[in-house]
Amino acid sequence: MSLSPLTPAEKRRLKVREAILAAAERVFAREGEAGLSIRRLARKIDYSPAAIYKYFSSKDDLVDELKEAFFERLLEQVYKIADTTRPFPERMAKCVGTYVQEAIAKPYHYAAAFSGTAQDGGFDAGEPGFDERSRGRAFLVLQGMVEEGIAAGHFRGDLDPQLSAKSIWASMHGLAMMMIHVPTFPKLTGDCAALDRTAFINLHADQLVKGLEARV
Amino acid sequence: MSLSPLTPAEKRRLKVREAILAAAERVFAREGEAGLSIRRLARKIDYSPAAIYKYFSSKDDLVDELKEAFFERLLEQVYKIADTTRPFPERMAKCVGTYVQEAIAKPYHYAAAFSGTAQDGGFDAGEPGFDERSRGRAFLVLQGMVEEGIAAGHFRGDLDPQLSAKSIWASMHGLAMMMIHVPTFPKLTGDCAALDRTAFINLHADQLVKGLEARV
DNA sequence: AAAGATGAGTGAACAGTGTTTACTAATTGA
DNA sequence: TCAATTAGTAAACACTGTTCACTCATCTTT
Repeated sequence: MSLSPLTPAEKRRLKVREAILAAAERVFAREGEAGLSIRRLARKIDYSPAAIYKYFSSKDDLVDELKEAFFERLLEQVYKIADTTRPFPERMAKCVGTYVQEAIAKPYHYAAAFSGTAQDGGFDAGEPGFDERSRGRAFLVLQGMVEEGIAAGHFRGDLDPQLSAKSIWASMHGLAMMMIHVPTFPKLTGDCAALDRTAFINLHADQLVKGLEARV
Repeated sequence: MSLSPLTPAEKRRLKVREAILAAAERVFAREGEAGLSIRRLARKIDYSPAAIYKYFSSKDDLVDELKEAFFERLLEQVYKIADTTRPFPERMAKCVGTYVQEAIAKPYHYAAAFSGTAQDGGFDAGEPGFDERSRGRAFLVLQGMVEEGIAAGHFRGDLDPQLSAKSIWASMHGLAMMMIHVPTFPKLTGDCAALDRTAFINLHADQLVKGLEARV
């Protein structure tokens, strides 16, 4: 034990850890989990594959850290918009739009953050686990906004904030996933072919907000 | 060349092919692509791993076939509802609900049908590729329903059917993906905790249809 | 300062993966 | 019957994540 919060040895250790994460982040962003192999990673940072296991208990563990960090960054961007003083409906639409933009900016990260299947390994363990925390927080921002919208009279009073927030969340998640996985989405044919991804995101976001609005 | 459409040899070959697909389907449904290995599959059907490559050019090729078949079955279910004589808005909501139900009934299939990333291998080849065909057809059902809704006066006349259909599709895709990947979705807390998955799907579907409705 | 404990880092192995190649054996068409 | 085709295979290639026994440097304690 030392008075300094970080001994030289600890600082060195942290540096190596960060080097691993940084290298992993670079290749993961470009090629996803498929392109990220422990051995390749080890070569890139001039360590043996076994060395990485002194810093991370498994590849999943390492990737989890990347996902967590990504989702944290995404959330930060959304928070920034949420704290704006813009008029409410526009502000909420912008939050939705930002969420989707951040998601498709790092497609592998976002998709990986929602991997793992319901029927997978038993989720008997009642504790939050994984990045369930991050996702939980993402949801709470949304629920908060719906509540604000209802209180301010923008949204219908008979709405259940929790239900509506989850429905909206599913819809924005869907747009993000669609754009990540379908290269040609939303490629429109015919007269209105000029609409690009950003425009479509805004349209979708507006539509979602409109769906909750009180019908004056 | 023979007069009979299928020579004995061809019939035998087809049988083996089907056996491979059937075995693959079984393990894929339970464990997904991760649990499906060529060697394990070969063991199950009493062939050597190399034999499988006489029937499928790669593992991806084999899995593509499973995805395609699944999506075809899903579409069939949706078509069945679409051809019903029920009143329009309810019919459309039921289509959406069925889509999501079928998706989450085979989570690995559905998620896999939407795998592959936009920034992946160049999609320079302009041809439909993959199961882009199936997905294209799924989308056309939806667009057709939106057009019907507009024509019948149920939906707002200023809607672009293509845009709206894509937006709706993204939203239903999102609910399916959410339920597939987040074990606890939509687990509601507090007073309305009794809402199960089916109920939430119906709610979401209703909401989507409502979002397009003409405001009387 | 010397000796012992801790822990960073490694080479080699285990058990698995998708895929290819050279080969045998069976079936088919002429 | 004989040649050509084709079903099927064993073995190898080049990978993968992970573990284990081991070395060697650093750090702590006597």
